[in-house]
Amino acid sequence: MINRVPSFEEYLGTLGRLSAHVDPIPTTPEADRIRRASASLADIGEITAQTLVRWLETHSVDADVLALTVGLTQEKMKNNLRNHFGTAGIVTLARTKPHELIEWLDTEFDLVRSLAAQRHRVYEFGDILVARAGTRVTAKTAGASGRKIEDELEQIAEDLQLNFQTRTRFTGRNGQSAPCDLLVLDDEGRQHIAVAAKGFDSTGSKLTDAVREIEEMASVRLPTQFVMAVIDGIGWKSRKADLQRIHGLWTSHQIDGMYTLATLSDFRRDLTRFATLHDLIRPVAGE
DNA sequence: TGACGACGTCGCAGCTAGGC
DNA sequence: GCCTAGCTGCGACGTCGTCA
Repeated sequence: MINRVPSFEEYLGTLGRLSAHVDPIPTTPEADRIRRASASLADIGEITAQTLVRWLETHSVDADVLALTVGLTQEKMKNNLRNHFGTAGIVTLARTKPHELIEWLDTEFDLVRSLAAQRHRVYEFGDILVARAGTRVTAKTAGASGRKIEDELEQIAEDLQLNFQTRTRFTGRNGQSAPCDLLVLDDEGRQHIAVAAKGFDSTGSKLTDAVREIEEMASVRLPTQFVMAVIDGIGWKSRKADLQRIHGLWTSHQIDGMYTLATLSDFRRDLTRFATLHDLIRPVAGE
């Protein structure tokens, strides 16, 4: 017997939800642990750096709750710890360097004041909904941080009065193309300099994707085209292997430069040099 | 105005390594 | 053997910009 193939609309109508609804007030062991740790923090008489260090002596496994207090999510906490202490292990830090950990959380994230203000506060329904909407804020700031490097590059290209495009693709050997965040062209539209801008404060396979993108740029480029990469953000400290792959492209001369926001003056110098080689620097009127 | 792609953030799983 | 941490990859998520 041959079954009739359903129409697209019929198939569409049979689609259903895959994921189960998640209880907004969870009762998992992890949620219970956080509640217990929060309760023990509420029991501390006065919140000071010293009393928090003493709290860590008996609650080192709950040290992550202090990070939650100042709004650090798991990944943000790891990245910031790795950036400052060279390790993401907060439990071990709480055991071996409790003074340094508390001092850092207080200096960087205002822990003592924040904890003292929050621990006995009565939260309203609206406060809870605002907290649940936190992921929207995260996504919004994510876009902004990603644009920070691009904006800096754009400003430099404008200063040099280059003919450029942003967030586009360039064409290299055999008509193959690759993505780039800044592309410098001549007046005839010939593409001469492609720049990648990859700023990540968080981690994930997207950093690996970024490396693949730059590798693609390196493999596609013509011998006459320059490829530069501006890479920054503490997320790369959690993906050192990926960062090394980009650095390897630089040391093997497959790309022509690698920079951070701290070395943008080098980027400007090299961009000027490459643009001059291709006669792309426009003479300033009156000169 | 809605659809869509691109983007960065995030949590998690699986594996490995080192210290006790 | 157990615990902890590091590394890597996967995929869901929300927002933004673009385009028709």
